Amino acid sequence: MDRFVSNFTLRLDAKGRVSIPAAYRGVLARDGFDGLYVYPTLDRPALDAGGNALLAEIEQLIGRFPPFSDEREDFSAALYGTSETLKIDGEGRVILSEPLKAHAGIAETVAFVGLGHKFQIWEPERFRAQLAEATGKVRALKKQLGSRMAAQDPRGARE
Amino acid sequence: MDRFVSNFTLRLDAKGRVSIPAAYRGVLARDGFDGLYVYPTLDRPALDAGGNALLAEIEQLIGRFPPFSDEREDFSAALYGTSETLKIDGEGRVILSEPLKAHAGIAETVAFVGLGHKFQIWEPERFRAQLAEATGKVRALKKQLGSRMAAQDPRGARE
DNA sequence: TTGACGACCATAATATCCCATGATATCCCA
DNA sequence: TGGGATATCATGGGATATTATGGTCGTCAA
Repeated sequence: MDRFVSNFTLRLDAKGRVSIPAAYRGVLARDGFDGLYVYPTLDRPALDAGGNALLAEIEQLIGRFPPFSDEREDFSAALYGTSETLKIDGEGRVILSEPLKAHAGIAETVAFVGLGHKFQIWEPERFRAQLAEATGKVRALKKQLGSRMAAQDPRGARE
Repeated sequence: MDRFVSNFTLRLDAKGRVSIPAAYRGVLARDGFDGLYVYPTLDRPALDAGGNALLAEIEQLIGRFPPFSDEREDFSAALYGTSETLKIDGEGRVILSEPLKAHAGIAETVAFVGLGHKFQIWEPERFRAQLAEATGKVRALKKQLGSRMAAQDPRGARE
């Protein structure tokens, strides 16, 4: 598997260390990035994290805007400027900086959530709420999508 | 046969392991996916499972939305974030995680139900009920359509 | 000198591997 | 076509490897 899936809830120890789930460590190792690239998620109380795949995506997004444009500067500041590259210790753990923890409201435990090419780090309770909301939206959208596709291609309605 | 068909009811052992029906294992092997990709069915108390064919479908759904868009994050969280890739042991068994079992209400036994490119995992009793309801709907629909549909393609009533 | 941080070691819980067994299905040959 | 031999399958259990997590001991900087 070459992408981040599933979700895991882990605890920080007394020194503020958290294990990166073993499944994610495998993906990061294959990705070839040394460390963990992390920055506060835009408009959400969470953190985006990943390796080269995530960096490439960010680069592509920023590259869409002309040099020196306001948008480009803003995105660069948000995605590059606030990011950190965390070291991963011998046991596969990282230490989240205070600003990162503050942005996500993280205290004792964190939820790791796979989103394919990257993953997010949430305060577990907030994630539960967010997931419920997202699931609702997806259900609605899927229903709508299904009926639309059904007209074009009956097989699309099979779920 | 390159798709999942028929249904099987199997038991979990003391360690929570279930054998994947041999017929499905063959399909998965041909599909080339290492492990079993599983996630809670969106609008039913069941689990969707499969290999690359299923993953491709999900990827396509998520790929419709641009990176960093809210829709994409929601879909990713709801689909990738709640999915798991279960390891298949030497005897063709998997262990369903607690969240997965909880969503489907699974305890001692599970029903595997082939749906073509993927299959579902149900608590047997719930599946029976669901199937009865679905059968009723199909019958009604068929009746309504009259002999037209039956004459064209009798297989359309299956599933 | 104290306090933060990094490298290294320890351990309990859990997943994974490997071998065993009874039941059922499949094959093969008289 | 029958019926015994053989293979396959679902299931069980013990041994081993991973994982998450906790702690210790230097080291470097303020």
